[in-house]
Amino acid sequence: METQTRDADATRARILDAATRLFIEHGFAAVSMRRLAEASDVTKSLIHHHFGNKEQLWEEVKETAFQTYARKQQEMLETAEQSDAELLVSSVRAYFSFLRENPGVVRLFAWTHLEEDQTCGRSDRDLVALGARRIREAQEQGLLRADVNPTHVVTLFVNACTHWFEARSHHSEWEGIGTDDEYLEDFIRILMEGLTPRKD
Amino acid sequence: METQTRDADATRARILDAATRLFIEHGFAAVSMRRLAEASDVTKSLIHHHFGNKEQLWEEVKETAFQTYARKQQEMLETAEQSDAELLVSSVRAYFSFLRENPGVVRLFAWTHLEEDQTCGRSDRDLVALGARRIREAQEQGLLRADVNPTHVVTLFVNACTHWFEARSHHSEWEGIGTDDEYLEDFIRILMEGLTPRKD
DNA sequence: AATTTAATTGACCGGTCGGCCAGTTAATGG
DNA sequence: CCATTAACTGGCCGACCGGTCAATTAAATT
Repeated sequence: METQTRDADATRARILDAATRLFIEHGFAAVSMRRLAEASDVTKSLIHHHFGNKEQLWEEVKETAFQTYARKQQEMLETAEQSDAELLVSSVRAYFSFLRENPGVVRLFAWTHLEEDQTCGRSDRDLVALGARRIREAQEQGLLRADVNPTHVVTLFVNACTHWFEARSHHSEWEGIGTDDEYLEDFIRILMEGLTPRKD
Repeated sequence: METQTRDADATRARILDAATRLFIEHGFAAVSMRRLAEASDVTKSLIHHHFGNKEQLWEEVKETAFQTYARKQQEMLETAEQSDAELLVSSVRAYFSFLRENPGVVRLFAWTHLEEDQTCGRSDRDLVALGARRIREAQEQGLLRADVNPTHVVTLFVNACTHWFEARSHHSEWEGIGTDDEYLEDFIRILMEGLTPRKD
């Protein structure tokens, strides 16, 4: 069991790891099976043995990555319980931090969006629905303004966070642009002020 | 001059058009010179004659596309003059409409972001700076809250619009998601309510 | 009309692509 | 201990890759 010369699961995992890394970095079309074989230290034939063909490997890379993503997000959301304005703020912060620490996730979503792959949308469908439900609860309690679609609130904060990291190299050329944290705080300020009911 | 059998400029433009279309659709790596030649109805050698190599053609595609993008945006902004809250709203609407009618622009930005190309950031640098200046003016007049970075306001509305179209296939799987216009109106509602100074 | 210039072609190059297949080798279990 | 199974290898295939080059052809210049 110790000095095992063959371990199918480990080999499979090694290939999947290398494939995930390379596909996320360079995209599906720009990575060859030979490069994949070299990076995972196996022969090209062995990749075909374990995964079929290049497309199937790519699908499995996406599937497992999205699964991991959804699981982590689920864990984050489960800890929170209350459904007030503070929950929304902490959710935004948590999501923003998650993307900052997992830049590969941002790129993977970007690649799949460009190939119009809809499977990724189903990965966080339930998360979004849950978030929207929490917002609706807060709306019904009068804690958040009720004239906006809760799902759009979730979408807005996903868009504001995701595209910040996706277009970082783009924004960095803009004058007056601030740090990650400064942008996040400004966004939260606008979002929460925009969602809090007015007294006047 | 009429029945000209050779027209270098026209040929060049035909190649550039086909390349723009195919690169935007499939990405740089997934498009071959042979496919490009077929799509623009010329020989592969002729593309090399006019553009050098594949990378240079890609660079020229991006350059001209971003130039067109910047020019159109500039035109839109020049018509507007006042610098109050309404200008911000109409700018958001205009930008949103522009992206809806030019889905290729969204994809082109996405491709270039994935290859960490920073040249695209310089294409709208001046536009963003101008928008930020207008917002700052409105802040100084007390028309918009002054405790947020004007550049971040521009960034936020770019992010909110761009990523809406970029991740359309993703969002469409979410329950409760609305139409383009419904999302836009909700975003404007939150943004403007979040930016308007409070009296209470 | 002769000459020069440049747009355009087709054949060809070495290299790489994804995939396949016939073996070899190591674990399994009867 | 031997048969079966499956992990794993190396070599090969036809197709396609980006790029080059000499030749052809049409326009521009003289």
